[in-house]
Amino acid sequence: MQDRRAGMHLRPTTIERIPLYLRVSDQLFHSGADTVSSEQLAVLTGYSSDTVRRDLWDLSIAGRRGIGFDVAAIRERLGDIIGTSASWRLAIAGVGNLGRALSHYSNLSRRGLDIIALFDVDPAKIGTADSGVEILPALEIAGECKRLGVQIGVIATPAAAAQACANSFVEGGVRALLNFAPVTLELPREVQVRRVDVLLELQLLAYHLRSKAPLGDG
Amino acid sequence: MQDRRAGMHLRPTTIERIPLYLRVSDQLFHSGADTVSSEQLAVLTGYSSDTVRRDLWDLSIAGRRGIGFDVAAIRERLGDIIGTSASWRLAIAGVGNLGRALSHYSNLSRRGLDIIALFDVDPAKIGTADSGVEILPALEIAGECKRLGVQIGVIATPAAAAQACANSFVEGGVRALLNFAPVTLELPREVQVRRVDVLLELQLLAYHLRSKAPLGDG
DNA sequence: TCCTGTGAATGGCTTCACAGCG
DNA sequence: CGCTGTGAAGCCATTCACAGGA
Repeated sequence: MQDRRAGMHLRPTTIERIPLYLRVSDQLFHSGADTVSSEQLAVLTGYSSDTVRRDLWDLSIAGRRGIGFDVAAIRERLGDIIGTSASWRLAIAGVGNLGRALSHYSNLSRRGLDIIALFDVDPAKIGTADSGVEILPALEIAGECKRLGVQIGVIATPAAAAQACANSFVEGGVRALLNFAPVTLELPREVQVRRVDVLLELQLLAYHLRSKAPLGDG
Repeated sequence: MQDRRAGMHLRPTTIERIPLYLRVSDQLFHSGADTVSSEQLAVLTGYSSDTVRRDLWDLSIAGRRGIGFDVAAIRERLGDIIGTSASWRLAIAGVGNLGRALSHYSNLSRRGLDIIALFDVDPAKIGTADSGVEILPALEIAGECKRLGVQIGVIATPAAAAQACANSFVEGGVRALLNFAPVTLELPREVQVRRVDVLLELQLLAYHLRSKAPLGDG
């Protein structure tokens, strides 16, 4: 048996799957389920039941043979790991349609993700508020992030402004960025970046359509 | 040497990287570069130069020793593979802030991704137009997609409506979906689905912040 | 010397397969 | 029996390392 204590090693692939496990076990919990089998979790997540069992084992979540896993136990353990009870301070740069969509996304605060600052370059927007959060000048990103203790920065600007925003966030002490702009950001290694790139996703779908459709089935 | 002809086998991981290779070689092309080394591509994409060389080889893109790869050749080959010269017909379900952000995203049409239909359930929106595309009733998704030959469906609805929309798209002959709703869709295996899930991404960032910050550096 | 081309080695994730227990 | 727990096998992607041509 491997080390299953707090400082244990988790495989990167397992880590990537944790948030989805958490979501589905939340849904199961709210639908009143007490236990769940690895096979059910496999269906709900799209992973294989082998992978689910291996992951939960690595996450120190024990099941009961013949029964399954305890839904509440999964929820609690994964919530601890992700830190849903903690509150994370987010800022969004760029209050276009995308930035607005994010700032209105009520699921965020329910998950301990609080948007506490919005930034834009447009003088007409600066000073107004969106979802109760005032829009500040983009030039003040670094200073305001430092002052407010922003932990996660969201880049929802046009591509041309993304790198500058990212730099300002980093200067302001932000060490995690979610980047919606279609550019590869160059950042210090200690800064976490995740990319959400719609164009890339659509091109991949197009590729698969084109390569599979002529074959009949896949 | 392996088979490098049209029907060749590409590794899934290579396929996932193609759109980004295409983007950076486009940028290089427009900045006037004639050739590019695998090391430069590595910096621009975030992959290793070994991986870049292996990928381009697998994609039948030859370089010249001591010089590098021909930017125009990469562009042309990858454009052929992705099908950028072809025109793809997209429809978006859900004209909230997110749907609007997508419909205004001018990069799409430049890449051969044309939004030809918008759907919503809100009677106040139906009949109006956004970015020159009329908003149709969500109930008509299947029929209109069939009529218009929609190839890629984008789900930008609230979570509760996502599965029904997906079903309608599939009924309308759409075989590729981009899902922004925080739910796992259950669909026939021949339908391609890609998920864009902001909540999952943010939770992963939070996890990494929490697990790395206390350690000092990573 | 520079950078590609490419077998071989490495490392890790997933799947197999089945033992083990309620 | 049902479903977990888990070594071992198999597979696949990446990295190493260096030969080879401009």
